[in-house]
Amino acid sequence: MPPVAEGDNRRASPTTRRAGARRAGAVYTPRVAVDVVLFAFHEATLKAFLVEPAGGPGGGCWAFPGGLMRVGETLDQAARRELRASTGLRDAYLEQLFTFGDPTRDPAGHVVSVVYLALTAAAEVAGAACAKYRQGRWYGVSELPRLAYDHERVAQVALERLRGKLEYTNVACNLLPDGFTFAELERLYAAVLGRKLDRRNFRRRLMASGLLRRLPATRRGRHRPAALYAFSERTPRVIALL
Amino acid sequence: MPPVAEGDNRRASPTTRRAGARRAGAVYTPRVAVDVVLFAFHEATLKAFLVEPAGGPGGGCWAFPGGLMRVGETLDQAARRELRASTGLRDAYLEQLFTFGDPTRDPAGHVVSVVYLALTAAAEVAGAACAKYRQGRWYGVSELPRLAYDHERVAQVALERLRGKLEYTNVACNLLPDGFTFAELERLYAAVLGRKLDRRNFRRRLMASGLLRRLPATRRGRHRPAALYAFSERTPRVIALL
DNA sequence: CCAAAAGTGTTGAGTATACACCCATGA
DNA sequence: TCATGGGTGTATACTCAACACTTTTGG
Repeated sequence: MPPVAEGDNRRASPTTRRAGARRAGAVYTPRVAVDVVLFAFHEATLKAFLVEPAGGPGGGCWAFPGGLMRVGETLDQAARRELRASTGLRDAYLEQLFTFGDPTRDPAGHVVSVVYLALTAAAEVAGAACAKYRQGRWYGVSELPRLAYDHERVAQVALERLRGKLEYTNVACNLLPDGFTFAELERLYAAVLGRKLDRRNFRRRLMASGLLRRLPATRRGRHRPAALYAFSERTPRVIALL
Repeated sequence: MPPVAEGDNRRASPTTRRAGARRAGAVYTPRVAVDVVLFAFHEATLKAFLVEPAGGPGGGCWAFPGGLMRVGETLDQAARRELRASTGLRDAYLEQLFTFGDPTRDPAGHVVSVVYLALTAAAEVAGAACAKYRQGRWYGVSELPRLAYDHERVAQVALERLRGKLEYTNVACNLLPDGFTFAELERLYAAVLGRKLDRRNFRRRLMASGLLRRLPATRRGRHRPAALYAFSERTPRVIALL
């Protein structure tokens, strides 16, 4: 396999990359956007936050919130900015998910989109009012409407990632507020993973993980009161759970 | 947490994103580059391919090959193009790794870099001659020189990903040519993971995985001949191995 | 007292790990 | 014949999955 000198090489070397900085905009490269897939667990269902782009040719389509990145900010900052602009949320778990760059994904031009996965325990707060879009609302992940751009695929990738991470990390702590019952935690896992879990085995393992802290209070309802728990820390941790 | 209308919103909505397409270059967004971290297993060592950017202010620093993305191509295409331009390799395993977007990562301007992980079994071929850079060569991953940009971090992330994937996928098939011995395969795993493996247990598990196909030939050396194997398929597969 | 959800242990099967000796060859 | 790396099996500890009844409360 002999080395091949391609016409390709002219503009793309690191040297050119740097020289090009002086004439920003003159270099013919796609633009960068950041999109955010925000999940919350609410009413025993995993929900995703969608916005309806104001008047865009999305034609009544929904999409995950996002927008162009700016020069001088980090990707994380851009994601946090977009999250806040579309939902009002100031804090949420954020993790880079994947970058989509197909030139046809946005019919109006080549935009590379760095997609973030976001989790919140405050579903009611988010999207109560949305300054940036015509409207924003929560959809159960199994009842998503038609999505614009390549966001069907984005949704799929985000869900896969969340499912994977539930089993071997403590991400779940970002989907529940302090003071949840074991039953709620189990319903969260069952809803996201799409399968039933054995109550006793589930409880044993999460207890053994040491991630949970028992609160003094109990939740009282129509039936036997349930002990309340909180995650003892919310720093991301890799740990086999299931 | 009341919704906050930020000055942020003006330019970043999907609407603006599309409208902006007509005046490409006028929108103030970082440029997009694709970098490729190519690994090979050679002489019982995991090696990475580095290039010395021609005359750039890298100042004798090495870096992973890469360059600006072009409008109209996919990320995968860009990665394949860069790989070929810097190493001559036409085919290699390629997987998107992570996107780095810190505005200070390239001192000459804000460039968002989508980094790909690449694997090849043809270490000798790659970089035999390199059209695009002053020079390109292999470095053992434990003896990397100082790297330009944020490529120290990039190297770290790439290695972590490779380590992780060795244990639960068949990626290793992309690092060995057909006709390897079990000892070679085990050395590959030991070198990448940085720990010794039990020969019998290792062999049992890989046999049980069904990923390997025994070749009729044997490798003859100074000692007892060793049976040769190949991976029965190279399509990516998720499977617990260790 | 009844309905509904909370809480609790054991057993059997399968899997993971640790470990040591013989084999085939070229020099 | 010897040095070198190739090749093989078993016993034990542990981990995982399946499984059902009692408790507590509100209505």
